[in-house]
Amino acid sequence: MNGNQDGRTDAAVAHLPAAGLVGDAAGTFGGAHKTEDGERPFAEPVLEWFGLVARELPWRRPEAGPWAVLVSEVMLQQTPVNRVLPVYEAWLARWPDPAALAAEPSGEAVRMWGRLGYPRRALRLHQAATAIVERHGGAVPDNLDDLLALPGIGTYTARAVTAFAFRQRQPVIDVNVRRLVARAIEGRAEGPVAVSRKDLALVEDLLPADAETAARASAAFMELGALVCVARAPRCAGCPVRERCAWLLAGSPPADGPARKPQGYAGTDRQVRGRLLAVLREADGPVHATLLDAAWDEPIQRDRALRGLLDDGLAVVLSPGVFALPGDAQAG
DNA sequence: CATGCGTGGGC
DNA sequence: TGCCCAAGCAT
Repeated sequence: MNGNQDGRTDAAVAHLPAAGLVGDAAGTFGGAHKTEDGERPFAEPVLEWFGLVARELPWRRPEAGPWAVLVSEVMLQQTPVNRVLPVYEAWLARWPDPAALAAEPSGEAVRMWGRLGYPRRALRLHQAATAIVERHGGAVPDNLDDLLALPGIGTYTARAVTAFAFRQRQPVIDVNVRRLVARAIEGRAEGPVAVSRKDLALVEDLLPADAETAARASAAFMELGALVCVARAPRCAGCPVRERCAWLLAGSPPADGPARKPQGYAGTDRQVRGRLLAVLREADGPVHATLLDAAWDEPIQRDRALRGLLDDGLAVVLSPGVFALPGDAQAG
């Protein structure tokens, strides 16, 4: 219950002309999403919708502490929810706090990471756990600056932890929120690539004043972007703010800017690195170079990829021609 | 600011 | 079938 659903009529919010929100000048948005008595006519319908359809995700449970939230946020960087779920559960079962993870070799984190992708995230999460033990007595810090100082934690993740773990009123902008705001508020098909200070101010203006409700609203915005205001084919019919969506009211104009650069994967060093690391991950201990050779035909690219893994600390050389995940040395 | 960095599912 | 996309970060 977030209060004041009663008595809030459509007329009470309809006086906000969506067209008036399609602006450019700084300050156009200031206060535009707050009525005189402090209500947030954008957040409220989204919160109501969230209460009805929100997915039950383990990191949203009350018993999920800051460490669990941090782990989930790092895993969710560029990786879909469904693939994260099983690894998240296994990870926290084995390492229920930062100290438990920090006590093991980083290679174990890389192995547990499995096929989530971008395995350097596992390495950085291990480094973050170590730093949390050393600098913060094993407790995940509750402020932006300390979080940002941890490896693998950037503006999104730091804000997500303060909001979702510590229930602070902080704007949280991920790709979903960026797209939602670009459409609903700015009337454009997609937002700019980088998060600007103005974006933060705009999103903060959408947040209810109460910290707990604001944290919930941040989750609700992300959920709306993930489930309804999706990139490809948005399901506007089920959107709680469709009546005031600037983009919809403008006739859903297509993206104006240049098309995004194609991602490309087949045949790249990334793919080769993935192949090689999969071999190391699935082995119990050190592996001989011949096993890695079998993972990719082209030797120049294979060597370059392997060197990259070594440089990044994702793999180590035990002896000439013998490789392993960091920490697998003792096992062999 | 552009680029590199994994992986797999959906359309 | 390819192509697009997914709760970003570091350099």
